[in-house]
Amino acid sequence: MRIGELAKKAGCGADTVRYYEREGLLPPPGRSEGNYRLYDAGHLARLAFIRNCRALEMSLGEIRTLLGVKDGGGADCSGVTALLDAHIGHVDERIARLAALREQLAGLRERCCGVTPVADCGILQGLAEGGGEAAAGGGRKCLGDAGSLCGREAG
Amino acid sequence: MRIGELAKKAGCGADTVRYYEREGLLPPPGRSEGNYRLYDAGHLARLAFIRNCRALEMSLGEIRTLLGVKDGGGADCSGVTALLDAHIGHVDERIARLAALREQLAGLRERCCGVTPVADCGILQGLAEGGGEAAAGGGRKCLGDAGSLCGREAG
DNA sequence: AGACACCTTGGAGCAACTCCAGGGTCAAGC
DNA sequence: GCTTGACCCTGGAGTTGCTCCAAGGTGTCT
Ligand SMILES: [Zn+2]
Ligand SMILES: [Zn+2]
Ligand SMILES: [Zn+2]
Ligand SMILES: [Zn+2]
Repeated sequence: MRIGELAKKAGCGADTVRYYEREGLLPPPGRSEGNYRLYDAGHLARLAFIRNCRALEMSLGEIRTLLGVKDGGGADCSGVTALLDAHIGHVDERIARLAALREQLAGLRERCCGVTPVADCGILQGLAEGGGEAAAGGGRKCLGDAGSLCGREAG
Repeated sequence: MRIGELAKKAGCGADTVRYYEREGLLPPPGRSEGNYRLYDAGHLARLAFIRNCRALEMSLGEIRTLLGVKDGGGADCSGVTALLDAHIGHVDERIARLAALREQLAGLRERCCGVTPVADCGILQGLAEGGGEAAAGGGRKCLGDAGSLCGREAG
């Protein structure tokens, strides 16, 4: 099958498939006479694996590691469970951070009902002072960029 | 004060301050004879505001909107509460998605204890089939990119 | 005079795509 | 035979919010 059909079956775009090929996650397929990429069921299975991992928000680095084990990178699958445990840790960290954030935002939200002149808005004041309720000191360090789920470890 | 001191007081890097200036969130400050940027307390307050918003994971677009209201873009602060409510919605959506993900990952994790030959690993099988337990049909659509907190609306 | 810390600009790089321009391929229809 | 249209190719730019770098200028201390 050609790239469009493969992508449709996997639920992603053709650009994404080409991107995975460039990144080395999908092997370069054969080509037709007209230079079209031609895929088989093996390619589809591999792409579906990748998309399933992405749906679980694994990074491409983590997926690369899993594929490496799958392709014969170890006798047992201890690396798989280790990676999965680490990734669950990533998700847990992110949930914990967002839950704390949500608390702060709720506290901030209570500081105004939305009909105040801008100069008196308790929300804007809260944001000027330090966010929600965890604000106390003066020159405290801002929270870093704990935004991305998966750090730099599975390489 | 110069950019380094400002950045330190706000808990970010000098590059970040210059970036905010390029993005129009911070006004261009005065310059010294030697062409150094010179900031005052007003700049620091504005930068602290921005960093507090970022600590709550608002997007720069959302922050731009808030600053617009602050700079005199409305009679009352209803826009502020609306934006905050929307952002709380962003956080809630993300938390809900991650909680579901976490369930799926836990289900997947149970499928192997890590001492199996790679070919028999229940985790790898689960990832090939469809993720965790929400896998049933054949050619289902992959979950999209609900990764970023704040969509495209506050412009 | 030299060392050192700090500043300037412009540009590249990150993750994981997504979109586009400018062109090639192929089957169907007239 | 020729056009239409769907599909494909490559290479490059854009997204978000920074972060790092090179190459050079400034300011203070010794
Ligand atoms: Zn992870
Ligand atoms: Zn208000
Ligand atoms: Zn938001
Ligand atoms: Zn296993």
